[in-house]
Amino acid sequence: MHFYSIENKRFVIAQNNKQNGIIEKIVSLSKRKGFVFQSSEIYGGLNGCWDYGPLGVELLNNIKSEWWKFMTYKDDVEGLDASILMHPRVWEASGHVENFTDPMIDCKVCKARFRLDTLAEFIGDKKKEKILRHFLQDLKEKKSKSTVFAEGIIFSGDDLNEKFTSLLENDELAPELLKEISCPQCGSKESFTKPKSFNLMFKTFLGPVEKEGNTIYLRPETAQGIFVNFLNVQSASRQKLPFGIAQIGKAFRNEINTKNFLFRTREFEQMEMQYFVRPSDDKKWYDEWKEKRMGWYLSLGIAQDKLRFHDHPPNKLAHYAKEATDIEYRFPFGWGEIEGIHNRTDFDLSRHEEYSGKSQKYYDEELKEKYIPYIIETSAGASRSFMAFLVNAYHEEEVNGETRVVLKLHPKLAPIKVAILPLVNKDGMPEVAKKIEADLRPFLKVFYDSKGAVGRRYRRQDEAGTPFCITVDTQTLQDNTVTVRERDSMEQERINIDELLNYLLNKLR
RNA sequence: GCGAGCGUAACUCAGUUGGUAGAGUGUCAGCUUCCCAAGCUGAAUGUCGCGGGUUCGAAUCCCGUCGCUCGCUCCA
Repeated sequence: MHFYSIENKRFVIAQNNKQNGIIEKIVSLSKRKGFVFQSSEIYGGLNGCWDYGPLGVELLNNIKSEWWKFMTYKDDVEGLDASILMHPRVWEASGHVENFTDPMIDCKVCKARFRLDTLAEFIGDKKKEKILRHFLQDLKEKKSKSTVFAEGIIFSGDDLNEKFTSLLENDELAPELLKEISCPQCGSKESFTKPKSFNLMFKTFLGPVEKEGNTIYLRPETAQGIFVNFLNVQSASRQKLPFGIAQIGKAFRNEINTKNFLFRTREFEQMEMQYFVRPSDDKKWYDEWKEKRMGWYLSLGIAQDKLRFHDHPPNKLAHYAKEATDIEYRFPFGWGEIEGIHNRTDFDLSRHEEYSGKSQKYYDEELKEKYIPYIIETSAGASRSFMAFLVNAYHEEEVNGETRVVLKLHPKLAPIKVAILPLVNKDGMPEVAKKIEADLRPFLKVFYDSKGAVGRRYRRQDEAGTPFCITVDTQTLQDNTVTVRERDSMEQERINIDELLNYLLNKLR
């Protein structure tokens, strides 16, 4: 992806523009049919927040339910639903208070933006030395109080990049040093804005008094709720390693920019499973979960050529990870992460042991030793998966010269499983259809529609992704059979009404 | 956060040099209809994203703001 020629890049952009029409169509369909609405729409909307409508919540629930069954209906994974609000020390231990902040500067001339901690990488070494000399001389002339502190850094044994980073982390020194640095993109001097910090955690206050000491955070990931409950769950469920804890829940990140419909939002839902293993077994379980998770998407109908692993190169790994990969889906706007699989090592539990003072060690009866388990994390985005399933399902087909819009959702995920349609709204057909509806409703999400031409009703169900349409016709009144129309092939089969439920349940397995 | 574009009915959009809004689709009611958005009749729906300004008069011009899209940036 990194080495396009200009021609290629233009081609890719042109392709993207064409493809983005699909996202627009899906956003439009989502609103029209009730999958997704913009949050607080009548007030002008709220940036990066979306509401799931009647069909959307069914689809989302089905995705979560399939995940839950796949992940926890087994003897080595337990479920959990932890509180969104957690003790603030959790986020100190996790590193989010410290690391979830990125001080950044903009060049006022060319509008380029740089992360303060990586700015030095854009500058040549000789240039850096020159900058530091000027900088120190300047401080001395101004008799700055920070001169001694700055000298301490500059004459330390750190490499040049580290020196820069340390100096830039200091609120007093950073503006002075920035004066010496010209913009790596356009070369302008003294063109940088003041460093601005973005902590991506939402803050709120515990209790009625809004003061600093009462600050707590909306969780930026669900994982920590699992980590801090590791020993609770382990002892309550009498699990032995290896075992996992799974959780579905909302998480919040105050993103600088939201983007691409549901893809980057400020409030989103995660489906996470943390698998606790012997440190020596980490690679084995990491590989195993990689394959299992990829298999899950395939089993629910995502096209194989739209999925890939994106392994993180070692120098790009997060502070807690030993090995990491993303499962990416090929969205119309490009490849995007829908799930992350990480070897988090013993980082999290060690930190919680350190910050809480409570031992997080596990006694392995087989090995007769105590250790902090390693953790293999599978972290899927429910909202992102939702979008991937929706995009993947969207098809436009030519049928008799007309365009048919059909969501080819896996039947397990389809919001409505069966529509029941009397061919015409008279001659005793509605009565039979109503009876079928009543019989099926306790078992399946069904939809009854008797108005207008049957063709129109079929197409409406196609747009909603309903896999089966049952139609009551004249023959029904004679031999107790109905037609069952399959969404993708549009083919029909005659089934006896008494066998309908079994027939459908079978198809939906 | 910066830059560009956009915002008119549920959806897609039109709306002339400023004179308070239309189409198609959809929706609803009815007729027709024995199987794939057919046809006929009728109906409902808009403070033109929001706020302010200019003007006798603003969907239209200006300013601000909110939202969406794209690019940059970011995504521990």
